[in-house]
Amino acid sequence: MVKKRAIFLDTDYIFKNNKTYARLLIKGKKTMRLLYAYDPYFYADAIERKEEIIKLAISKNGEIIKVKRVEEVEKVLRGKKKKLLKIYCNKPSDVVVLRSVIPFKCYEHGIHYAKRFMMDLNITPFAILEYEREERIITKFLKIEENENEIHLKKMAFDIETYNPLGTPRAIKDPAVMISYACDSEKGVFTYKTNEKKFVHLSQNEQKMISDFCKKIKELNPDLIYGYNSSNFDLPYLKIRANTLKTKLSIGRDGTDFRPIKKGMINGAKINGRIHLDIYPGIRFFGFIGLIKAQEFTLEKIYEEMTGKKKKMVKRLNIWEMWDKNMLNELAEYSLGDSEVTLELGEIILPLLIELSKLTRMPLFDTSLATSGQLVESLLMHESQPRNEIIPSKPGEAEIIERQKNPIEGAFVKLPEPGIYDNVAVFDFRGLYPSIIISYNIDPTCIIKNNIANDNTTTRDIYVSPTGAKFISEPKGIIPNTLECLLDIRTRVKKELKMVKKESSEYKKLYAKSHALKILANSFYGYLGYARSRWYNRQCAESVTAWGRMHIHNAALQAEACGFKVLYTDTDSLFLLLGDKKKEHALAFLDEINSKLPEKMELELENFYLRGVFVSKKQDEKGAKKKYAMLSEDGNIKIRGFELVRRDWSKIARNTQYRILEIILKEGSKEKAVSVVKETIEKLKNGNTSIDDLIIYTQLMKKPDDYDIISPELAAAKKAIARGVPLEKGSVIAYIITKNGKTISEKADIAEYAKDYDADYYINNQVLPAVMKILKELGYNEDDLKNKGRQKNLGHFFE
DNA sequence: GCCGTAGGACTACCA
DNA sequence: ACTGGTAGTCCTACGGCG
Repeated sequence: MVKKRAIFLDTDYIFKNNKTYARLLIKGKKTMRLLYAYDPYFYADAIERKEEIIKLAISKNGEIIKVKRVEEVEKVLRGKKKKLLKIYCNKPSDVVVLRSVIPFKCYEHGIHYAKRFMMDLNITPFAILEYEREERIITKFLKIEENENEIHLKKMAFDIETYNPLGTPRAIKDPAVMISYACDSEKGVFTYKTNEKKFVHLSQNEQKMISDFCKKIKELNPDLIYGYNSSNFDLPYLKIRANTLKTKLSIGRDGTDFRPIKKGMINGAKINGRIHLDIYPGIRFFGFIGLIKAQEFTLEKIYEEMTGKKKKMVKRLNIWEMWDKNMLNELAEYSLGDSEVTLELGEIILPLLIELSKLTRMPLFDTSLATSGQLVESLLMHESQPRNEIIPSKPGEAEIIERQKNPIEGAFVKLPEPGIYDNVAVFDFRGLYPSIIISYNIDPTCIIKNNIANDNTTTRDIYVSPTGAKFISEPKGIIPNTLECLLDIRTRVKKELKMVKKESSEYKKLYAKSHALKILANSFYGYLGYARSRWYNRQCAESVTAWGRMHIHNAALQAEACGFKVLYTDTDSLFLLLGDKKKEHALAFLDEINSKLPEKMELELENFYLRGVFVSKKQDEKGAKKKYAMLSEDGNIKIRGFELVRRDWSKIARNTQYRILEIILKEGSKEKAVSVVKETIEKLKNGNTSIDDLIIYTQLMKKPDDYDIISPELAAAKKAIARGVPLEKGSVIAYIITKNGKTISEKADIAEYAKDYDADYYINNQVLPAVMKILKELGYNEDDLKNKGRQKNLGHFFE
């Protein structure tokens, strides 16, 4: 028996010798998998029926399923203490079966075994474990502690190229032609046609290429394998090729291939004994929460967006041609580039994923596939343990539908008056919803019903929300409490961040941690109102937004009382016209308002702006909400909502709109603005506009066949699909409106195939709509623009 | 059958 | 598959007209 130390990476379970074992992936001197015997269990409100339940045995598919043992325990159920029966089972799948035959209220039956194990032993991803073991079995944990040190993992990225004469490669017929890999110590490409590049390993044939690649993985023995959409493409493709060629895709530490994992809508692939990190779902997640903004989610575009560097491009459709025409050196270089870029991107997002993983207590592999709802849920489930609270169950489908039918009233947006304004001060509430949740102890267990709190204390300190819901101030609920912890840690991390050098790895880690904390904190409100949430609560979610509306409203009233004109407000931000007042007055107003706010809430100065533009809506004269452009004192322009920030508008329209806004904000010259528009229209008419400037990007949010109506992007996508391009749900369609066809949809075709463009469309439906409303604010009066009928006529205005 | 329009399907944005 | 609030485009069904 020896005492050992190792870093915990991941866990699943196996059932053998009639026992359930947690199977831990750990990294000590070597990376390996060890077992630890741990019984699955659930709770039932059946303390009086203990004797019956202990004898429970049912037959399923010829197998007798029994209760292993029971225990009486005291837990906290919805804020109240409660005695429950803890029912241990032989294997995880027994939990579901036994629970379904017990005619009493059951709890915590829908929790994955691995999660259960990690929660109960308080094991955090990357924790340092100290244990004793016999053979492969851990007999005792001596110490489990969180790991604040840097984590050293052996990493590798890979990518494959396939032969695709028809566009979409068909795994059964079309061979893989190259497999590239990159790690910090070496990189290379496997292929089977003569190649002069030094980094190329020449295999005899495709089958050998696959097995040579597997050998390389075994030799490098990485802990972590990066891919880009590898769960959906590279790995399944290689597996089919391997099957077809009668070889094995042996990439796991145990020589197996991978297991497809479905986590909600997201697909993953689990490789035994390693962490397979497909960075594509992570990139989509960051796109979704607004962390990165990209026109398309291709490896090339994302690389450019995230590093500012260009990647060497080869058109996907030409790979087979390069192979046939023996342009093999170029192809190998391109292939290697993909792996190198994947490695680089992986290294950029890994620190954030690691911090999210440590905070939410979810293994890295799961974290890479998680939605924000799952992140918050994992954290709250873990936090339930030290509080001894029963974890609420997930809602059933009927309940989910009921919740979705009944949306919660959200934030308030003030109608702005269109115009051009000078000297604007913008304020916003720092973390409005999190600070409200903490300040008013908003939590399902803290609601007071009929003036009686959950723990039967009389109601002394209570917070009454604008909806009428009441919350007791003490004790703190799990949601406000956890949130407060996150924000406190973030404050500390931000302090530490100032003490370390910007280039250091410590800085990178702290920065990622602060970022992870922010992402998590901002997801709590959404989780409260999320229909599939375990902690969903209508009253809580409604109260958060109601208090939000109240606070922004009060701030606006106070600003007016101080003599400012309120230009605009949206959710948590406040735009004030300084008028004849000075900056100091605005700052004095800020101090005054903050002195009256609850401790955790704070209004902050976002910035002072020299000038701002608000425009009217297209359909009527009212101001457009969520659409403005502001010029700050340092010359930066902040733009929200305008077509120019939307990828579903062409670059020509977006650039023209930007130039007009810039002219208004910086110079105010009406003539110059008009000349810019004229120039653009002229160029379009003469056919001098580059095709790149005409691309419109739109994502398909549904499967191509699931649509009710045919939109331009769908029409373009269908044309491309017919040509064999693999476009599906989630694909971003890059299309152009050509001259070919009657309706706009008929004219739409994906950019790569478009031979010409419809100048009229780009003038009348892109450039003019984008600039007209702004020009109106530059002094073109209503009559110039009105009564001229359809937009077609507006074009003449510029002739 | 053609034309014009209201309503709705749809996406991407803001916070 | 975290929330709601919002603008805007384009499609489609529908009604009027002849």
